[in-house]
Amino acid sequence: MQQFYTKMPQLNSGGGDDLGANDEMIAFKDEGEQEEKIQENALTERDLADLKSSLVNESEISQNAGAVADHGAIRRAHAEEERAYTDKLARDHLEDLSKRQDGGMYKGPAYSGYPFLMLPDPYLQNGPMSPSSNKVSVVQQSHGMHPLTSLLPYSNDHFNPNSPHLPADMSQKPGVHRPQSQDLSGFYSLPPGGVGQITPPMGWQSQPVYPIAPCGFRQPYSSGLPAGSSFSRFPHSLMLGPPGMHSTGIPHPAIVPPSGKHEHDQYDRNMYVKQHQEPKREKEPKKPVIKKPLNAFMLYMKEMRAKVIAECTLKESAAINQILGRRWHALTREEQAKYYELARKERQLHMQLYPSWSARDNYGKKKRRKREKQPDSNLDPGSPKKCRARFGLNQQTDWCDPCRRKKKCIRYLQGGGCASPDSSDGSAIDSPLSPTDARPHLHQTPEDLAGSADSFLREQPPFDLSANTKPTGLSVPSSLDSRHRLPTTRQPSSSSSSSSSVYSATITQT
DNA sequence: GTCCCTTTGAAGTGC
DNA sequence: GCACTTCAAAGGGAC
Repeated sequence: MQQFYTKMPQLNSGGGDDLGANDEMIAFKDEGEQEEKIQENALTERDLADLKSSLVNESEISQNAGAVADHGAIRRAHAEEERAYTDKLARDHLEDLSKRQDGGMYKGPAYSGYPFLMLPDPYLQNGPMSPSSNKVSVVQQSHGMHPLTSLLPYSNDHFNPNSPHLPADMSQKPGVHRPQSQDLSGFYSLPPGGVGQITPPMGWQSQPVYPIAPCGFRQPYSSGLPAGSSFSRFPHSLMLGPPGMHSTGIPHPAIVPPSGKHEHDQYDRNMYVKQHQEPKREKEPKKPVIKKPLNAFMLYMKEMRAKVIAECTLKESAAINQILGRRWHALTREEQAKYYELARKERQLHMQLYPSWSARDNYGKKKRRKREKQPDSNLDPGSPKKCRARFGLNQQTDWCDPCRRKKKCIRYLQGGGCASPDSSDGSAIDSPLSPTDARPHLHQTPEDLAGSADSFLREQPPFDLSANTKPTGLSVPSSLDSRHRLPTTRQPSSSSSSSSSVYSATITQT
C-alpha cells in the first residue's frame, strides 16, 4: 500500500509532505460546519462569475490558488451536502428499482461503468468502499438471475473461458494469453447464495469530497441534478440495467455497435430494445465494438459531469471537461487513488472479458482529422535524451520527467537540470517536483515560469534514486505522476488541436 | 450527419 | 527507448 501511494502523483510524498495539503484532509473528518459553508458562499459565488466568463482563462490562477486555500472548508461543506445528496440518490435509486421490478423496460442513463465499482475495495481500507462507508443494498434480481449476472458479465460464468455466453470472437485466440488477474475473485466475490447485499455501489461515488467546487465556487447542486443523470451511473446502469447487454447475452458496457459517434450512448439507451425489435440488424450483424476501458479520469468525469453541469449550468462538454480537469487535479491523493484503482480493476476486468482485445482494434474507428504538426520552435526544449546529455545525467535512471512525451521541459528551458524518475516501467519514485509544488494544477506561460522555475530548482533537494523501487501488488499508472510533470496547455483552438498542436510549457505550483 | 472541442490516462505506432 | 497518436466520455456547436 505504501508503495502504491508512493507511485501516485499525489501519493508519493513521504510523511508530512504535501500534495494533499492538510486542508484537503480535513474534509474527511468533519461533516458539520455549516457556518463555514455560508461564509464561503460569498467567495465562491463570486468566483463563479469569473470562471463562467472565462472558463479556461489562465488568469484564474490566482483565483484557483485562493480556492485551493479554502479547500478544507469547502470540502467540509461539500461533505455535508454530499451526504444529503447521497441520501437523495439512494432514494431515487430505490424508486427506480421499484419501477424496474414492476416490469418496465429499463431505459435509464447510459452505461456507466463496471460492476466492480460496486464492490468492496480491498485496497482502500479507509475508502468509501470500506465497511465503514455507507452501504446501499442491491435488490436481488428477479427471474432467477444471479444478482450480478444481469448487471454485468461478472458472474463466475462469464469469467469462464468456456462460457457459452462468450461470443466466438471473444474467445481467446490460440497463443494469445493474458495473465489472469490474481485477485479478481476477491474484488468481485459474490455473496454466498448469490443473494443479498454487496457493498455499495454508491460508496465512493456518492461521497466524493470536493476540493474545489465546480467553477471554483460552491453551490447547492442537489436540486439541479437531473434525475437519471450520469452521476447515478452505478446505481442505475450497473445495478439495474440491461444496458451493455451484448447480443450474445453478455451484458457489458464496453461492447457497442459500430455505429459511429455516440454509439455507446446510442447503444446504452436503445440497443437492447433494437436487438429485439429489428430483425434486419440480425441479418447483417456487425461485429460489436469493444470499447477501451475507462481510465481513472474518465471514470471521474463520468461520475462528476452531472454535478458540474448542475452546479455550473454549463452544457458544453468541452467547458465541463475543463472544469473537471481542474477538479481532478485538485483531488486529494486518496480521492484520486480510488479512481486509479477502479480504472485498474476495470482494465483487469476488460482483460478478463476480452483477452484477445487490443486497443489497436479500435484504431481508426473514429474518423479523426489528420492533425497538422505545428513546430513549436519557441518552446522546444529538446528531448529528454538531450536534456540528460546536457546535464550529464544517467541515461538509464535520471529522467527529465517534464519533457517526457509531449511535455516540454521547463527546467531545460530555464537552464536547470533534470532528474526525475521514469514511471513508465512502474518504477517511478517521487518526482523532483514536490507535492506541494505540484498542486494544484495551474497553468503558466513560459514567461511566468521564468522566476518560479528557477526558484523551484534551487529549492529542490537532491533527488534520491535509491528510492526507485518496483511497486508490488498494485500497478500504478505510468502517467500517474503527470502532475509532477509540467502540464501543457494548448494554444487557442485556432491553431488546431490534439497532441500535435502547439503546446506551451506550464508548471504546477501552489 | 459528421466532426470538433476539451480534459487525462492508457496503449498503440513509428522511428 | 522515446515521441507522438489514438481512443475512451460527453454534448453543444459548427459546418
